[in-house]
Amino acid sequence: MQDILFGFISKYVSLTDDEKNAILSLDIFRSVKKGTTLLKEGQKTKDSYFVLKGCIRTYYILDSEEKTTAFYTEMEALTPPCVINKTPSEYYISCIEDTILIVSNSDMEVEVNSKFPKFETLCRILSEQLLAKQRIDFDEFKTSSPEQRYLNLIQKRPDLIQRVPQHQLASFLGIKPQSLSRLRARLVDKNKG
Amino acid sequence: MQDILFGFISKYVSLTDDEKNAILSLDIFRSVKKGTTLLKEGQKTKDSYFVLKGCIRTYYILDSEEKTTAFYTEMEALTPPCVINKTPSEYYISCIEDTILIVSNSDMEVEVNSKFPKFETLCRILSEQLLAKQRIDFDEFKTSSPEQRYLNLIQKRPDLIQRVPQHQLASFLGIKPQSLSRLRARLVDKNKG
DNA sequence: TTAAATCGTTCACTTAAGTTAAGAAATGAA
DNA sequence: TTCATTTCTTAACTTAAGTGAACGATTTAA
Repeated sequence: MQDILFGFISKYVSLTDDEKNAILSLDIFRSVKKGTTLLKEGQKTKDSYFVLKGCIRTYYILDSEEKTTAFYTEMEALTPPCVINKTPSEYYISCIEDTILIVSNSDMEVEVNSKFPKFETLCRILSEQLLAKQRIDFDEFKTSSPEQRYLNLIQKRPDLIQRVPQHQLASFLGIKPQSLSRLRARLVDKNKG
Repeated sequence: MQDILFGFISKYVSLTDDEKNAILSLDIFRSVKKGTTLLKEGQKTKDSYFVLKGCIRTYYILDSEEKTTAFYTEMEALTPPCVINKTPSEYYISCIEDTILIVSNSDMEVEVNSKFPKFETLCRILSEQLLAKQRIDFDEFKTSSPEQRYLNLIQKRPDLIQRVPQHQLASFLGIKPQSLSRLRARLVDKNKG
């Protein structure tokens, strides 16, 4: 589990044993059962998540309807906006599968960053990369139709199609569950000719 | 002009005179005429932009159609994904108005960051905040209709409605120019009753 | 200043998503 | 296992966006 974490980090900065021990002393690993809600609307938190194994999703409840906006799987990190803005959360976070997480607290990060500048560099690089990646995702979403988005998802994150319920995929694609079902039927028709 | 920059920075970190001079010695201010293209598809660049005055936009050309995905106005920063990924740019950047920019180069940033850790902190905080803000924008886009997006834009960035051509706003909202025109007419009807 | 290009609107028509409802299939809990 | 809930699909109908075309209005460039 530690190997996964340090393997990931080593792609961005190289850590000394002291630095690795500093991280490990923080007791950050956590196992969570499928269905567990990690954060609710209205709650305040300082926790960020990094998924080692499993899948979590973020969703809003608007007009008493669930709107799923993101999934985080292996090697993906999530810092909820409410942590940055120091406001109550606007959304929910829950586990779609049994999941192993790294949970870090923003107070903890401030402390570690000031002690080990290398961590600050790591955080900066990760933020910059996530920002660029998310910008591209957003642009692709804006410039495509629901059908194109679905085909794009099959290409880029085929695992999600398998491990996530359709109705959650639908709002992730910006449409209703019935529309996704119809869209899929349409695609099957097209391929038959 | 410098006051605007340092006023902005002071919201996040406090700089010494030495640090301010280090920034100023870099010759980063640049005036650009309306219509100027700052970056083209296929080009490589290491430049990031911060808008002091004016407005720039990013757009793709897909099926020989312009798709505008973002506008950056006063006090907003843009680091193109191609700078982070070290790939040729997928999109164009151009000036909608006569614009005053700060242009920084990623090589320059690496150097400044290593000399002045405070800059690295600044970059980290700004990236984290932009990431959170963009996440919220993306979620709002996903969970609303074109009409809601337009009404939301009127609330949150009323200036854009004035200073940007409609057909560019349309693709920013994820629809065609004709649809935006029709949508606006529909809203006027609704308000008449 | 004039001609050309761009921009915004409108219209008729097509296509696809939203809505409401019903029923079958899969899942989960007692 | 069985019952209840959730999930997925299908269908008919409504609503709104996409498309192609036309026509002023505005802007731009020669």
